[in-house]
Amino acid sequence: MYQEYKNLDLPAIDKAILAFWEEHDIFRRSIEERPTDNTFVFYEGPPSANGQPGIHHVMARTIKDVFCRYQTLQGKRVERKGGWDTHGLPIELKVESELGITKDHIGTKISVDDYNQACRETVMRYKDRWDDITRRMGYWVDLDNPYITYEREYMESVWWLLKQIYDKGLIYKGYTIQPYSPAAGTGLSSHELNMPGAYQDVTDTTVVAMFKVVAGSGKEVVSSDAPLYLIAWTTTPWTLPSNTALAVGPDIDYVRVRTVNPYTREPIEVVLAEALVDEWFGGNNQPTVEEKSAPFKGHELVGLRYEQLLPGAVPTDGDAFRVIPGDFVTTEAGTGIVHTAPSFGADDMQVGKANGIGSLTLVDKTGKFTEDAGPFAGRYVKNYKDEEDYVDVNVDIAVHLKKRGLAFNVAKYNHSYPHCWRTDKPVLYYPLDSWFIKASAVKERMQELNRTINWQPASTGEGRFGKWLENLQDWNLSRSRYWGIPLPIWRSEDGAEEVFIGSISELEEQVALANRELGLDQEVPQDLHRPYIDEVVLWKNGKELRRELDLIDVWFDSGSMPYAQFHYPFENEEVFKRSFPADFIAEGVDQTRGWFYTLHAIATMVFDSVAFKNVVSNGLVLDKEGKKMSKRLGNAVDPFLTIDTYGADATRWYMISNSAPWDNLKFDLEGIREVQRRFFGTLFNTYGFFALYANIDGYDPAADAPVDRAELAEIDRWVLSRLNSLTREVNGHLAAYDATPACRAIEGFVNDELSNWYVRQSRRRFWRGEMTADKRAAYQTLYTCLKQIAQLMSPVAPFFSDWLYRNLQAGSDAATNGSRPEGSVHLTTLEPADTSVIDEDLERRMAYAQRISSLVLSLRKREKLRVRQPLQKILIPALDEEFRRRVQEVAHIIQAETNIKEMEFLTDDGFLKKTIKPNFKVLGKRLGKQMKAAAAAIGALSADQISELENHGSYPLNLNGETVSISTDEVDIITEDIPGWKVATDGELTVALDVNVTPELAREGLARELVSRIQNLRKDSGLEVTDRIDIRLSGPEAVREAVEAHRDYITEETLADTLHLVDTVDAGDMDLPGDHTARVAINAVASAHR
RNA sequence: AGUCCCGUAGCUCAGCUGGUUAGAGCGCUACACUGAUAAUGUAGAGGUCAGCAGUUCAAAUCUGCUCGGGACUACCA
Repeated sequence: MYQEYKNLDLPAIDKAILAFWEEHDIFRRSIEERPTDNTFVFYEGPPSANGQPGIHHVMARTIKDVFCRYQTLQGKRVERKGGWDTHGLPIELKVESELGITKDHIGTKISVDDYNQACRETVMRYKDRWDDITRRMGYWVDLDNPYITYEREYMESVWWLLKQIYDKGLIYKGYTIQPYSPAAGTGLSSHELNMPGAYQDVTDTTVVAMFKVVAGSGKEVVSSDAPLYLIAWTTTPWTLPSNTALAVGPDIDYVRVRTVNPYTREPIEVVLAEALVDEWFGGNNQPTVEEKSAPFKGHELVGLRYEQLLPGAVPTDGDAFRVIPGDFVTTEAGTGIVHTAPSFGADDMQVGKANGIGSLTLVDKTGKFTEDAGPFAGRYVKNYKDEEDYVDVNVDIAVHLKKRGLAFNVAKYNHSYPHCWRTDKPVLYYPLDSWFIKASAVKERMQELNRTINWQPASTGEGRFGKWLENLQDWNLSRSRYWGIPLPIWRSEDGAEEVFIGSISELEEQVALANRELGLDQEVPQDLHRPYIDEVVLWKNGKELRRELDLIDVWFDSGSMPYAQFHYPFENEEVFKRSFPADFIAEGVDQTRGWFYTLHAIATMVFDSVAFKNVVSNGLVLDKEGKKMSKRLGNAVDPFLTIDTYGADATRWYMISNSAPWDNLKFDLEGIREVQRRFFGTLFNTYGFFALYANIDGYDPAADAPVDRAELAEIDRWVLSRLNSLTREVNGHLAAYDATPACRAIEGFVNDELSNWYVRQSRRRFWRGEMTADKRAAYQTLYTCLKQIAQLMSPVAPFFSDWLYRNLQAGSDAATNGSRPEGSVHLTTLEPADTSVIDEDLERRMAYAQRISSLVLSLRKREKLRVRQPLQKILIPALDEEFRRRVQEVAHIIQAETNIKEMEFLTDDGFLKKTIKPNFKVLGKRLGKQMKAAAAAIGALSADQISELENHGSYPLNLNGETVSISTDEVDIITEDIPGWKVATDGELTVALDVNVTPELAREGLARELVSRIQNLRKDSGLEVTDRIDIRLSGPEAVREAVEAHRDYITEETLADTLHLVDTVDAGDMDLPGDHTARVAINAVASAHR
């Protein structure tokens, strides 16, 4: 028996199927029943379980699941190891805030040991919730055997990878400028700077400082008889003492301006960008331009020397106080000359290094000027200590410069500046010691390898990722935190000796060595985290080595997963080899420079390989207004609630089908409801229809020999052709990692073709008569469609598809009685489309049938002729022989659908009124500029001229005095009107309807009407569709005539054993068309059954 | 600030290797159908294809700029 259901309850289906999967271990079997030598490799990007899963995770994981399931359906073995990202700042921050501590307290108020223990507990806090959503959304990933980044084995593999990179000479220690919070005494990550509220509007004292040119150091363009100054603007005057260079734009136009110093009135000349002269001259309280030189390019200034602004310490690591070129210089603000202090700006550092100018760092890590800072020594550059009487040193610097004639302008300026989220104090950009991976050295190779990766969408790979690789900076590995994988680097205090550890055994050897040499009794700690690892002292060449205290950037953790998930190379060499690189990964676009990058970088550096061949990056899930979801706004969608309410499949289907995954999704529950109703509802109905009649007929596909193809009805062959076309299309899309059009194609097939055309057309075949070949053909066809749809949709809708598949299976005795009650669609393989079944001519014919039927129905509607009223004929102009053949072959379908007796083709030329239109595509290519004139000329052709064109195959047009011949295939000739008939047109199709209702047709119409009413009576009386009845009917002459004329038809249709025309019937009046009234009563026949 | 994505009907989206009447579903209105019926059919209303400029015989489609939404990266005197 096929199970029949009252209502579609997707959440209930979820539960039932989930229980079934778990009971029969379907996930595991879907992997293990596939061969190990035909694999599809997928990497799971590890989520962090320290936060709750959100609806966007359902999105990302649906994409992953869809393609993994699809490949499984193709017969591939798709192993999917889950994973957890367990380290890093977000976790530390969370722990800190929960414990009410700051970084300073770690090691004082709380031991590092306890702190890390707290991190370890926090990180898996929501693991259960994650496991739960994973199960409920139907995401298949191995949760029992996940890789966990804090485990000893995982960490060892990370060390090994780093050592490989180190051995290639790609790891170095260096200075970089990083956001630094003096008040908190710690560097900040960009992540922290991007926290809400980090950027605040502040008013700073700004200075345009004057740098005196050393006479004779430059070219002619800057020779001057007055004192000559380069002027540069800064919003951070405290960096001025550390100035070592001025940057100019090589291609920017500069001028010399003769003027006076606004504070000392001394006559001077200053250099600045020509475009910015008006910014600094001629306004209120601004000096005036007395004379302006001809413009000259910035590169003319390069190499010019100037006097140190505030004499004092001089850099020892370069040739300072020169003008250098800088790409970043613009004329949008300031003077077009940029004050450069390499210690306090990333650009400055970079450009300073490139030009060898050296640096001064006259501020210490507490935010205080050093002793070398002359008059400002010892003062805080900002009020870091909340001193009541803090005097802004920046103001003092401005005053100091003014007095010395070195300030051109001093002003307040309002701008946004980053603040430490914890102390609320302005951030400093400060040079910090860090370990780097020299990623820039393998930039070209990474770009090369990237070009072999299939990105979906392509623009992310070429654009966002490609551009990132082009401008690749070295990778800063260091994090001065506690909860993460420690850098495996031990150094002597002077930095001369260094040991880099690549495995635990290596560390054991080194420890043994150190123990010998230093007389210690150390052991390699079981837990490789801080603080234990910090206690390990190594030895080399007579020196004690201590560990560099930094941790490894967590992104390195996740980028290591292809290897570390298997503890490669220490274990699982075989598994690793068949699992690298990945065929497929997927995450949000925000991972482009995160996980996608770290995977790529490590694979390139260590294995000279890509880490993944195909990657899908999805966009964000926004709320239905298009706003970002956030807890704060309260617009976040609860994934648990959503799935509970609408079912996982409707949610998944909605997400995938609604828009391309890389576009942002405006998540609207209404959309899920629509998917549920429109797609799942229709498919459910279609199954319900099948089950209803298949049960009545006891239809068992397994026991039924396939009906010969030649015996299939035209519509069967059509729907099978469409089914295979669909299969081909869906396969193409899913193989290309594009699920959205695949879903839409399936939807279209199910709704428009299977349900609204095939089933509607074929209904009678299911409910009438005995089990003929035709009826079997109908069952087989519908069964085949449903089963294949179950397979095609299974990657996106794993629950419903399995439900459908299993219900279909259950109707087969063979399945029920035995062999495989645990069959699942997810254990099947999808056969490729059978192209021999695809009949394009048939598909085209059926398209005509649908369009023509639609035209006839619209004519009926216009003429107010009910479909139940049979009409005699329709006329179709058919100038083209092929067209006529095609329509002829589907005439019976059109006639049945529209209740018309006959169809006639019109070929009589003289009778038809023709319209001609140019074929723009064809003609436009040939005529080009003359197209406009040609279109007008063609439109103006008379009926005779059109005939001439048709007869000769060509016709000469006069276009602006030039004669151009056009041929029949460069125009479309159609008939839009048949004089004297009711006509409807749709593109090139035209249909005319004979609206004359003869008495005979009227009788038949009445008979049909009666059948319909009696069917309703049956239904209202609660009869089974198979119950037989007796009918008693009274009515006027017209009704009696109709009944007599169509007695057999009526009794057959209504399953009536008897039909009595009587004088009176005890029933209500029944109004019939034509103002007739009848009375009808039905009684079920007690015993008879069929 | 740079890079990338998106902007088509009230809503969600197709169309975008240029071809003249810009489509679908939902929603709305009216009518019909009624042995799949919380389904279906037909018809209707609803669009400056974000804006401007350009290329072209022809632009929703190609190019540039502007505006709006979003993401990432960088923070700059």
